[in-house]
Amino acid sequence: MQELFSQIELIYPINPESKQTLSSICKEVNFSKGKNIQEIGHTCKTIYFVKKGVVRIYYFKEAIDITESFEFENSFVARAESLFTGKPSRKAIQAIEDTTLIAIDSTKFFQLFDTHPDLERLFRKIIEASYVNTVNRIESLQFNTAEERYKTLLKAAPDVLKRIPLKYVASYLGITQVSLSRIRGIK
Amino acid sequence: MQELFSQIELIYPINPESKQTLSSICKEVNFSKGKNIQEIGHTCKTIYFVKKGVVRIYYFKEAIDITESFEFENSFVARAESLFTGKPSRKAIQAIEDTTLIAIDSTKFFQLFDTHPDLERLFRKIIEASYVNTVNRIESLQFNTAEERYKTLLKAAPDVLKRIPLKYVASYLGITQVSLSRIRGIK
DNA sequence: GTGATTATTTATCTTATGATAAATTCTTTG
DNA sequence: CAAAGAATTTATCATAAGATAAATAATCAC
Repeated sequence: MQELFSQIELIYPINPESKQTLSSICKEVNFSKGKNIQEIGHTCKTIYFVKKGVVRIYYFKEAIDITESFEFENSFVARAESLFTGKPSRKAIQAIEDTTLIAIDSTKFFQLFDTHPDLERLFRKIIEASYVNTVNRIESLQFNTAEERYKTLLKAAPDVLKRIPLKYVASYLGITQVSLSRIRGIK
Repeated sequence: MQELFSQIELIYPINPESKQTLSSICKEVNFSKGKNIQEIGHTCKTIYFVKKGVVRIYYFKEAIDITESFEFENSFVARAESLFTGKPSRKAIQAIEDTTLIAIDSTKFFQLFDTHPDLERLFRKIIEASYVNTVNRIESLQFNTAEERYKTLLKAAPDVLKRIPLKYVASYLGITQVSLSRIRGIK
């Protein structure tokens, strides 16, 4: 749990009693490379923290596998469109490497907010940061060319290109694998 | 203020004292069509509620005006990437019609969270909903064709196409005005 | 209401990216 | 470590959308 609490400390420090209580609704889980952590059609009731490894959220459009996002060590992952609406998700979460996660029961977590305002504050800040990320991503998808998006990613997150198969990176960037390969080929 | 409180009631009802306190940090402001409500380079310190009219958030990419989003009556607007990071925004907010807004001082609002947990809860829910919207928009920009995006918008938000000049709609969809016109032309 | 400005459409040509297929290279597993 | 399978690249062709320019339509200001 140490990794989780270190990360929380950076976002919004919570008091010892809240840490204790939070611990009680967490459990560590392992998934080997390639395995789904949460399936399509399942309603999201868990917030994960990536302790070790990488995961992706993906879905299918007309039988094509599309990666919505990646999350590396020290990040939180959940399928927002399901977690916040209570509807089944059309997306899955998959381990890209052998991955260790801390699973937080979202129902219990949200209930704690009534008695632990610092946990609600913490969560709000996590969501705010995620929201800023997605807004920036919309900007990049709106009018940047595929090549610009690739180069920006290469610069901002070289880890992605080292640890993630290119076929997943391609759909994340909104292009086909063949196009990405062509773009990489140019110098 | 009635419109604001009706909308809040739908999201997360707050107690009368919180309403009173919230009122004290709000003020109504008017902008005529075409006027900027907040300028590029300004650090966002205000959350707006649209009482009447429509606004858009926009920015420039290589001298091209790009619309990031629209907000109609009963919605909240702020430039998240500035509000949550404290950095100056590269974006502006503009009134597309003559618009009446309720301006909420974000610094004061965030301070209230320490004493009014129901206001923090309300705000969290507003952000969660906005986050879900942006995640869905990423999905549409990732692999839908321009024509699919146009038709989806036409179905989901016909108001946008009735009240917003097409040049703004085009960049919102991630295409040029000429392309949008062509797509509309096909039947 | 008329001229000026702005928005939208239409036309033509160009280009980035998609689709498909095949050739490599890399990875896994028995 | 060899064979099988998966990932990546390369090649060719097709197409959706960009760029530019010009025509038309709508809106605004006096």
